[in-house]
Amino acid sequence: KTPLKPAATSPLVLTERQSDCQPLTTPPKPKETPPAEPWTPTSNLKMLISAASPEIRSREQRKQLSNSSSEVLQAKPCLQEHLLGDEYEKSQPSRKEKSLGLLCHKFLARYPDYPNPAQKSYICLDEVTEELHVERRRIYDIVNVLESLHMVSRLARNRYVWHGRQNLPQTLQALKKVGEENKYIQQIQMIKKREYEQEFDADCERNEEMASSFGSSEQSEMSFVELPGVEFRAASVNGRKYKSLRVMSQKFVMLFLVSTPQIVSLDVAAKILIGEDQLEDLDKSKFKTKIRRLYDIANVLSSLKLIKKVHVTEERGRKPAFKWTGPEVLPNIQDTKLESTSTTCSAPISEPTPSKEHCSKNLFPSKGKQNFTRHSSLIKLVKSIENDRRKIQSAPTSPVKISTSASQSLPVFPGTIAQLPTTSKQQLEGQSKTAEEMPMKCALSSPEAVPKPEAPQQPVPRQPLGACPASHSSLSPVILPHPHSGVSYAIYLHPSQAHTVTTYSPGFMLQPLPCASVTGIKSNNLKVLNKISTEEGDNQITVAEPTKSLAAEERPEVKPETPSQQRLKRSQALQENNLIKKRRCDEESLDTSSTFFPSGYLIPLTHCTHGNKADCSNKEKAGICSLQHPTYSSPITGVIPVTAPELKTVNIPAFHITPLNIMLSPNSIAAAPVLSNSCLNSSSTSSAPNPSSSALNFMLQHIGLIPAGVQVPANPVLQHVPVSSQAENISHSSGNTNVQEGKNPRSKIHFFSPLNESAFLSSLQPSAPKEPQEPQTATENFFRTPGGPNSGSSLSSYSDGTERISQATLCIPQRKLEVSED
DNA sequence: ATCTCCCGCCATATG
DNA sequence: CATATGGCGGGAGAT
Repeated sequence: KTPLKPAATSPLVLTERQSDCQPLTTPPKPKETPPAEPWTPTSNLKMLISAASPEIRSREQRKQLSNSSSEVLQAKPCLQEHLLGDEYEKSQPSRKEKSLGLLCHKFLARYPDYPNPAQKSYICLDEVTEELHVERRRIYDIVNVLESLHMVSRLARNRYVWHGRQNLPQTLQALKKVGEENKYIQQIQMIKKREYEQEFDADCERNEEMASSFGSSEQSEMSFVELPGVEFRAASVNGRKYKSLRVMSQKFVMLFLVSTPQIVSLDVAAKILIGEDQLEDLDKSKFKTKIRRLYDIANVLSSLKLIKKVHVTEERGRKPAFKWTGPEVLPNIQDTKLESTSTTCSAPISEPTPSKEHCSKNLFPSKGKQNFTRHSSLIKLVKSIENDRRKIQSAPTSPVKISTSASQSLPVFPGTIAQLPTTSKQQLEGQSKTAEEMPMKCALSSPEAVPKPEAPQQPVPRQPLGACPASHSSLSPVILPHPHSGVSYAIYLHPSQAHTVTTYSPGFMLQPLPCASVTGIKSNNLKVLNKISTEEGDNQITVAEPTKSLAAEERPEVKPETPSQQRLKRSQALQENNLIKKRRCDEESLDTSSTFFPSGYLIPLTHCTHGNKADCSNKEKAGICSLQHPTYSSPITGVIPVTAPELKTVNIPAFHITPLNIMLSPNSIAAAPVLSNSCLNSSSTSSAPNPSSSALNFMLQHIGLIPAGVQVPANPVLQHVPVSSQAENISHSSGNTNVQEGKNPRSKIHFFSPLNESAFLSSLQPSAPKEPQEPQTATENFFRTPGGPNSGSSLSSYSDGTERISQATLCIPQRKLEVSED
């Protein structure tokens, strides 16, 4: 079955090997003979051959080798002296020699990192498989991840174009952006939190609460991020298809790009990638599979030197993780107009839109029919919304773009005009099951591209629709201008989401969209301090994450506690209050130049799946909904981004919301409080039609008035959700980076990583027993940077090998991490 | 025993 | 229909 032409190749290989290796006299006899195995001759052959190939051993790092030399290809100790022994048939081709990582090295060695743009280099899979002596299947693994990074793109069967690292910067940037939008940080926190809880509670409780929990499917699941200029889809070829490995790869990378210590443990990544996972269904097998895939991806990323393996040790023990070693990604770029290549995913539209960002496409696994249906409904929804606000344009079948120019009503941003995202959609089917629906998003960046109707600022070229492929018509795009960055994003939501809105939106409030996981979370919390030790090679880095609990008072002060102490506290905390919030401020957020805007697309989602719905609705009425699952929501994002000076007040025209104070200012981050009543009231009173409510939420979130994931009910009933910022205690301890020593005398550095948590959410909880505790203070604390001097910078890094992290923005609970490299 | 992850069956997509 | 792709998970080597 396997089409191989080993026979012909083998000789070549041998020669190759000899030449490389050195004057070897011993001919590798291993060829086919030794293996007693009954396997197919070809396979054996291949194996042997591969083993023989020169570079193979090079890779074997044993530790030191690995990182040091960039290409070690030549260094191969031809250790095969023992070939003679021959009987050790297989000894040679040890499993490692056949590793994907090694194979990938070989693959990469064939092409230049930065090929001449002028001339494309093509990759023929047949050749590659032949030359590298591998099964085709393996090449696909490699190519798929390379594709996810836009290092290659597929042209046709068997043919790919090699781009090398040319696009890497843009790709990473785009991925980072999407990662931020997906709120991976929060998700990570959530997962960690959960784990933490489980550990301790072991027996106490747990379990069942989740029954009610929603399965929140949350995030946008399968979308592939594309780069505009790169790889247009050669017509037929690309279509859609499964791209799960590609998508996984991208998401995996996103995790690194958004997390602060750029270290991601495998299990956390797997959980997030599973997305739906939360169900607690100990879906072991699924998890295992995911892990396997992650290893595959990690192997190639490692070959690319984008990541390296490390171990993170927490109280439970150490677990495998990977650390980003690739280039730092700049938050955003103001790079101006790029070549306006249209990404056009396929759209017939001629408009050369300069979209430079990324475009995510959705792969719809499900059948087309549904899409259609949804599609239409979606459109309606969109239109209505659109009407509410300004309409820019929409085509019946095509995605509609909506952009609001805030200009009139939102005077807010001084230099720039703020635009608010206007639309949100959700999907019709509540029943959506699993992955079927995935929202698709397409982001367009390039300011120019932003269509702004009124925006006086710049004449906007026409709308970028062209950028999105017709195929995506089912999606409705939303364009969000990002004030600071100047980048606008178009987000396409999958119709399915739209539905939800329609149906449920009326009453809803806070929904944690991203809930990726959490189902039955209790509101307990954690006080957490986990420690993780990192040992990096020789160095160890520890990160301490301060934790914060609502009961601030209780907390003693600062100082790192021993784990045992921490636990005690934790238990106390639990009892006293269930809520502990952790909050994380995004580093960038503080940064004046902060780039992002909370992504809106997640917001509107409400995923109450079937059974859940009922619960949800009820709860909602109660106003509880959000409360129960505070954890899910991801607080932070919404708040962060805008720097104070820039914004003072915002009016949201459509809703008639009166001017609000924006809480963004770092110092005064009373976001939550602000939001709280006044905002709600005004909005509600003003009358927002349901459809609008979702839009409203969307807007607010984007604007930063409310945390992403939180929705403000249009419905007055819920209005009074008390929001108190309990940011209080946030940063107790923290702050300083210490260097400790771990087992290794080497240097350890402590840094804090934000655990972000749902401080906000918690604050929102209505029933929260606690009174708002001095919000002011709280807020201040929030933003206060413990690090003092350091604080300004977020995590800086690594050039010298040391990592310094300042928490600039964070006031977050921290954990200690220990990372060790192998 | 756990961590890695190779191998290749077999469902799908593509041509 | 023949292939090209690539999901997936068993199970074995590495530790």
